[in-house]
Amino acid sequence: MLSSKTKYGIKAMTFMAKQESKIPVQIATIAKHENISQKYLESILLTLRKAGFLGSKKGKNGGYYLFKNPEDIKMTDVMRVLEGPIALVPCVSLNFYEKCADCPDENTCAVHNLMLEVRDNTLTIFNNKSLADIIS
Amino acid sequence: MLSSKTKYGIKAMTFMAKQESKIPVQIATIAKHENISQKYLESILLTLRKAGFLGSKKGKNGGYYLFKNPEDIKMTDVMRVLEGPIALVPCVSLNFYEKCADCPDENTCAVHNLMLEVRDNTLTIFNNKSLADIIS
DNA sequence: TCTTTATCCTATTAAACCGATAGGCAAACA
DNA sequence: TGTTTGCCTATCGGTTTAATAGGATAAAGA
Repeated sequence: MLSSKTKYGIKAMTFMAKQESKIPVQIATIAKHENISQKYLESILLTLRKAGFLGSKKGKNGGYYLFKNPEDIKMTDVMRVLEGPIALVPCVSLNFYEKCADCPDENTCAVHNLMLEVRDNTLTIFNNKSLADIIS
Repeated sequence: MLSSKTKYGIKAMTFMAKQESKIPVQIATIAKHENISQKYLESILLTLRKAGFLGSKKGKNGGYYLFKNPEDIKMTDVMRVLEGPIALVPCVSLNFYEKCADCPDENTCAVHNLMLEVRDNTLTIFNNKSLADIIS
C-alpha cells in the first residue's frame, strides 16, 4: 500500500502542473484544494524541494513551483523520493537493495523471482509516465 | 513493501510443493530449512490453513500439507490472504475497495488512474502464476 | 492407558512506522 | 518594520508488525 505521503505529494505536484502561469502556489492553497492537512503537506513539499523537484519562494506571494517541465518529471523518480523502493522486496530493489538475511540463494528463491517480475512491470509503467502524462 | 509474513508464507508453501510425497511436513522442519522463527511460522501456517490452502494433522508424524495441487493454487489468492490488497491504493482495489476521504472524483484523480494501471499489471502476473510455476 | 509429539489458539510484547501537530526561526517584500 | 510566507526540528498518539509465551487439544505408539 502507498503511504498517504506519496499520494499527497503526487496530488500536490499535479496541482502545480495544472497551473497556467509559473507563479508560486501557496501551501495553503494546495492543502485546501486537495483536502490535505496543511502542516503535513508542508513537510512533504519540503522533501520534494530538497529532492530537486520543486522551487520555493518565501514571503508575500511566495509558495512552491515546479522546477522542471511536467514532461521532464518521471514518475519513477517521484515514487522513489516519496515512497522509497518500487520493488516489493529489498532483494529485488535497484536503488534500495538489501540482501535477505534468511535466504541463502537469491537465484533459486521463488519469492525473489516472482517479485522481480512484478518490479520490472511496475518500473516500466513508472518509467514511461511523466507528471504531464498523468494529469487529465 | 511485502510483509515478511507474506514472504515466509510463500516460502513455506513452495517448500511443501517441492516435497515428493504427500506426507505432512512439520513446522519445525520448514522453519529450520527456511530460516524462519518457528513460533511465527506457526501462526502463518494457521492462517493459510484457515484460508483453505493447507491441511494439517496433529500428533506424532503430524504436520502441514498442501490441500490442492500446486498447479491449482493461484498466487493472486495467496497474496490476498497473506498480504491483503494487491492494489497500492484502496480506491483501486477490487477486493478491499475503499473510497478516499479527500478525493471528490476518482475518475479525474491522477493517482487513482496511475495506480489502476499498476494494479492491472501486477494482477495479470499473479493471476497467471500458480504455486507450481514459481518453484524452480 | 500413558507418554510423547505435534498442531491449535489466545494473549502479549517491543519496536517501528505513520500521519499529523506544535512552535519558533528565517527570509522576502511592501 | 510588520506581515506573510516557507524552513526546520521535535514530538505525539495510534497502528501495525514480527515475534514470543504458554497452555489446550489431538493423535500415535509403547
